Amino acid sequence: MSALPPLTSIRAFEAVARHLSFTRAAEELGMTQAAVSYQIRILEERVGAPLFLRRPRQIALSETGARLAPDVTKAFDTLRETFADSRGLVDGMLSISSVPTFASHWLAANIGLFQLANPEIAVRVEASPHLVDFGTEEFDVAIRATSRLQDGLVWHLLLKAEFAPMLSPRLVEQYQVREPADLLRVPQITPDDPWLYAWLELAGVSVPPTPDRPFSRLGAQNLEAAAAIAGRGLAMVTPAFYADDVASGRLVRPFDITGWDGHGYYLTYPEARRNSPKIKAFRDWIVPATEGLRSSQGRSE
Amino acid sequence: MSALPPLTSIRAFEAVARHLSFTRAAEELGMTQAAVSYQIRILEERVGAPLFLRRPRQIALSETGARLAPDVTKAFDTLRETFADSRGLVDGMLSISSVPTFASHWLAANIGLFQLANPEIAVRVEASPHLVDFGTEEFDVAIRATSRLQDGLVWHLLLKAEFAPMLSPRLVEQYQVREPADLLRVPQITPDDPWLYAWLELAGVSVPPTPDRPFSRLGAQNLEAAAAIAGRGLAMVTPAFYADDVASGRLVRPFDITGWDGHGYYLTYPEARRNSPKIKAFRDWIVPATEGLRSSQGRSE
DNA sequence: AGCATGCATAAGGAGATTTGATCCATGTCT
DNA sequence: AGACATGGATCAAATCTCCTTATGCATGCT
Repeated sequence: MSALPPLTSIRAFEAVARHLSFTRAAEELGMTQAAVSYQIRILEERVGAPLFLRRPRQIALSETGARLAPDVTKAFDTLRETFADSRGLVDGMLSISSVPTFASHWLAANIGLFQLANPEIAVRVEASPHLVDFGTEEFDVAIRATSRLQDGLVWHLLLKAEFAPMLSPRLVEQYQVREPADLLRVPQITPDDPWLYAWLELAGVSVPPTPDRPFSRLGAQNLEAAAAIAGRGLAMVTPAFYADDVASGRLVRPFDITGWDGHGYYLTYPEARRNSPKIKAFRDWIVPATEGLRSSQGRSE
Repeated sequence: MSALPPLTSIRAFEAVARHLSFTRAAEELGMTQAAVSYQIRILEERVGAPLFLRRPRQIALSETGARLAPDVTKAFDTLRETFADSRGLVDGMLSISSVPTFASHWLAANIGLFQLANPEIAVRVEASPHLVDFGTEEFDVAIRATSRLQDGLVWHLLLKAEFAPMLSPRLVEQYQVREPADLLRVPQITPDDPWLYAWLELAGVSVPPTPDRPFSRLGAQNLEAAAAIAGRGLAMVTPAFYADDVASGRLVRPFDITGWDGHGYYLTYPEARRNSPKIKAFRDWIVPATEGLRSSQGRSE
């Protein structure tokens, strides 16, 4: 592998060869004529022969220079084109990894607005409970449900992972749900759901001591909610995601009381990429767009 | 003209992409792994996306990296090939500009030995009295007759531009040339030749005051000598160049006295190119090869 | 478990690169 | 012709990139 001459000097040569002028090359490269002169001298010493013939008011390529120039320009054209394209590739595709709950209950319905506002950005959403590692996987941003904000990443709270009991209208009727304590009579979709006990306590209902096992349904409320709609029991879910179902009557939220255990749905991405245009565009769209979710603490109407 | 990312970082990327290893790329580039890591980081920030996926014991190209790598490698291959070839082009052809006298009387006869010793170097000799300007014309070295050693160039004395009277055997006979003063009776090829008067003075002959006009036959003794051989008169020439003619009897050098006015035949080339292999080779050949010309001060036998 | 491999990071410094001022030669304009 | 404009070369000084050393961290192998 033969060592190349200093690349800076090659770039200078390429520009000078195209312009046949040190001064104009310097302008293009954003440096002074003196610097170009220096770089050409470096390269001439490395190559071992003059690259230009210094004529009074102009320069000409020497035999050696003429031999080198076309190929060098070709190489630089390739590089310029390649990196120009990369900008399109990089800026033109936004890759989002989202927890399934958020993906299906909010993103799917709203992402169209982002695409409308940013038609030049293609969007790829991957819904997975898996916590992406930006170093290992190729995602630009992620939407995660968590309470621990990892260092090195930027975090924007989109929505608190609040929870409230919900069930089908039929069950409300069947079990005569009038006050929080009544819920204990309703079959639970997830038995011994810690969220339920936490919520009951908040509602002033004394509950049997719970196993207090680690637990999180964050990002996987879909099945829970689907079962509740089907009338199979009581589900603890995040109200904001089911405003539609409540509005349409498929689901009933019998009490305005809302529990919260500190978890939240966050938009996150590597600090280093904070200024990437597409990430900026997405952040500047989704944070205001979820504003409503954050402020409506009580029942969504 | 879109500005390219730092070329150093592109080169690092190219090497890493080929090796799929920071460490091995660093070895190839002759730097440390830390430096490569730094360069890749730079480029990733510029491109706006990771170029490699950091997996436990190895790295993989990201989508972006994979898109860039082939073209970047192509560009660098072009550059490597181009500059590798240039070495051949540059080192393989030695361009000599020589004053005609030296070219025809010494170089023509001896350059074959140089080519024998350096078969990989093609030689082009241009005989011209014109003093080349290395900045404007494409010559590697020049052989000039001068007394003023210009700055910025390296000068090697090959031969002092001495002079002595010579004439054909017939004229020696005809004019009864026995001692220096006798030469005044012989027709001069160049009338009032300053070299003749200088030489006569040196030989102890008082001469009429000379016009003392600027004069130099340096590098154009050919015609002078040819006329002398043809018997048309007395010529002042550099003995070293006509040893053959004297030996063969075509020309007679009647006196051992040698004049010198400070001029010399020099090999010269730009200081900056002092280390060019072919120039080095030529210098290392011609300086010893002309050793004999310099040391034999008197008549050549 | 302990070691080897491979990349990331921080601080510091050496060196390359750039600049700014100036010089020089030549062509052009009045 | 003389003054000016153009284009490159040169030098010293300031700058800033780039590299190295040292170290940390995660992972896979023995």
